[in-house]
Amino acid sequence: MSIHTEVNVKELSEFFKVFCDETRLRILDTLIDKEKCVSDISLEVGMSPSCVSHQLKNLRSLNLVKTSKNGQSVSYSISDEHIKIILKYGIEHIKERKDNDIFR
Amino acid sequence: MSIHTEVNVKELSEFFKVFCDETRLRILDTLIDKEKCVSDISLEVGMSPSCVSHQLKNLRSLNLVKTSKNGQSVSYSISDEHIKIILKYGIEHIKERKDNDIFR
DNA sequence: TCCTTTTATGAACACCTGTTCACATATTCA
DNA sequence: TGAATATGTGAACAGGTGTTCATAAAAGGA
Repeated sequence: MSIHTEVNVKELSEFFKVFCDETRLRILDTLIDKEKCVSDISLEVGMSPSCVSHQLKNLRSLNLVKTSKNGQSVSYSISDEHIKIILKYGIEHIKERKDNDIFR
Repeated sequence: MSIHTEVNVKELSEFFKVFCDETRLRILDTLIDKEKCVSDISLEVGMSPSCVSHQLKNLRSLNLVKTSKNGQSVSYSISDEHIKIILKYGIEHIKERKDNDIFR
């Protein structure tokens, strides 16, 4: 496997950029179980609807979340399994690092 | 699965931050097959040894790469499989998105 | 229509980060 | 020891990014 033969490196860096912000991670976290609207997410992550909307725009632009209209509100959900797997392995990496730290 | 019950969200965002820079992705790319020293990496990615060294420090601080001394030079290699898997799924996500774009 | 609720967006500001430059450190060889 | 090669590091600058604020747009109810 080699990155540059598969996809554009800039494109890949922009994809991963989405995961490096705490607010976006918290938003993804609330969406892992079920779809939610902006105001619900806003309450859960404790940030303004405006801020959440900005970040959802980022997440949507890179296909991390998808939307569906529910009357007055808009529901957001995680778009595919890749996202959940990447989050899972990120979490595992950190957990293993902590386990190893015990023996240092 | 829920992020905040598993690990600290800030810690996770800092881990993913490493993947969102083109230079670091290129460095990881050159290290996927085999370990290399700073000057070799520097030539491959086309950046100064100083810049590469700075970024390797980032990668090392979050346990993405490990080092081993070879006389005068220092060899770097990818520390574990998590990193390769995360890269793999990132690449797949982008590839699938492109495939879907064809039908729009 | 008018008001309310929900979501989206542009501008501005503060903060963070990557690169460069200069220099320091370390190791090998003559 | 002295020179050369390899790597590490601190400071500073430029560029990018997230949040806030004000405001707009869209949809439903009275």
